[in-house]
Amino acid sequence: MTGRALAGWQDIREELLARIRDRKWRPGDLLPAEAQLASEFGCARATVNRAMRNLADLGLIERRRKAGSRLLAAPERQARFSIAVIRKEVEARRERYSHVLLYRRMARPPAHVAGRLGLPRGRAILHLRTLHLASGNPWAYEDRWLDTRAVAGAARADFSAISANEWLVANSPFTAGELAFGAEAADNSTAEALRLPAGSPVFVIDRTTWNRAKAVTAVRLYYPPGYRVTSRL
Amino acid sequence: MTGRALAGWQDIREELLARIRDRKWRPGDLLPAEAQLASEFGCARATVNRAMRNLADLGLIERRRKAGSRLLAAPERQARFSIAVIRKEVEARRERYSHVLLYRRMARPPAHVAGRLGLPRGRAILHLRTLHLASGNPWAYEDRWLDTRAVAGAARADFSAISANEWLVANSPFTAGELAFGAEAADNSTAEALRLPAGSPVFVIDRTTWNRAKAVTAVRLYYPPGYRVTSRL
DNA sequence: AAGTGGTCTAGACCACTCC
DNA sequence: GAGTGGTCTAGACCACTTA
Repeated sequence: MTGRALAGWQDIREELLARIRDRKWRPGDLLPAEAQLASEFGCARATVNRAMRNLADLGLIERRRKAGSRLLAAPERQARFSIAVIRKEVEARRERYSHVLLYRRMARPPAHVAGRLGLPRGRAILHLRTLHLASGNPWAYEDRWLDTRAVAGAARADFSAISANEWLVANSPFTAGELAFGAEAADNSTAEALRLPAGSPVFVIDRTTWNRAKAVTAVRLYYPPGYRVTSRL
Repeated sequence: MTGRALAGWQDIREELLARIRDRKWRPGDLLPAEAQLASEFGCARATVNRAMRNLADLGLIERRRKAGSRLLAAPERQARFSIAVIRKEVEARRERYSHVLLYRRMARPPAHVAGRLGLPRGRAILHLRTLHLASGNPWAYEDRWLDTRAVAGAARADFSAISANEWLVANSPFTAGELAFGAEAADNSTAEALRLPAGSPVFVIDRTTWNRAKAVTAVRLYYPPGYRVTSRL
């Protein structure tokens, strides 16, 4: 006996994972059909389906009608990062959060921002610069472009009381977004805001979001050296 | 009429998403129970369940028995990154991949590596340094520690023919992993390998993997400025 | 043509948790 | 105690793909 009986879909999944780990099925192999596994495990096909669908969601197997379920050769494990409100990120480290709105003006965004947002040439939108602090020390420097016509209430919001980061999370649902990480040398204004020597390496997060077809905001966050984004696989 | 009838669980999900976007339900609100929505949509409860479970997976709602389903105030959208084989990453850019094994020796890892891998003090494991190239230009510099006792065949593998990165993906299933991104100034050996001025900002990826309780490998990848990791939200 | 996964249904029982 | 979501079942039909 293998221990307790296979009761739910999660038990089925564990059994399948065990067979993969133990090389009973090898990369490229075709797994048995749902119906066959269901009869082997003594459960309904829907239960096996739930377990195998989960394996497919995890990227371990590929499923196609008629062709069956195949164990992938190079299981691309995916890392998941939750994109949090900066205030919470700071408070999670047991530090006191504050922020300062350094700049707020309508302006025409540079071409690469206008292009990313899909704005017509020459449209002026809201440009914000914010410094986020942890216990009074610079935590992140934020450079944001925001189309106030795409979010109700954004033109009247007081971003010195609530950071644009947090206001948008609460008030602007979005349907799509892009996120990118990179490393750069700090330019003069970034270095000054973060109180770093000019040219220091900074961690950069670029984020753009849309609501249906309308671009909402494009933001760039600069973090000082030592900052890390972490995740479990 | 709202258009075509709601047929499958994905249509149900779209309808629910529309109501969220249109502020019919607001953050913090309690959504109707599955049974009520099922009767409204004229489908089985399981179909509504599938749609709402998906919303919960996306982090939009929180579901609790008896308490019901609540629209979250700050929907934490998650970004997913697939962790690819470096060769494929390069080839996806239509460049020619190659790699050079610069260093291969048994050695005692520094304390922070030994600690992360959970190794006893003084254990020597395999230390590898590899340069990955795209069309002959430095693409990434890899510094890896590998416990050959944790992976069958690793001691005999020829990592100058197949990179350790790729060999491990194919030959070493893992049950858990940690991933971290950061930015640093390149030290002398990294700058030299990547042909950068010393002190250039480099993008750093740290990855550690375990198979059951055994640590397999800890690797650090350095990428030159301009490299970006991107994802859809 | 036939096999496989994708999904829906109607009903059922249970676990959890709020009242 | 009662309402809610979590899950299983048995059966069914369909979509897709390969043979």
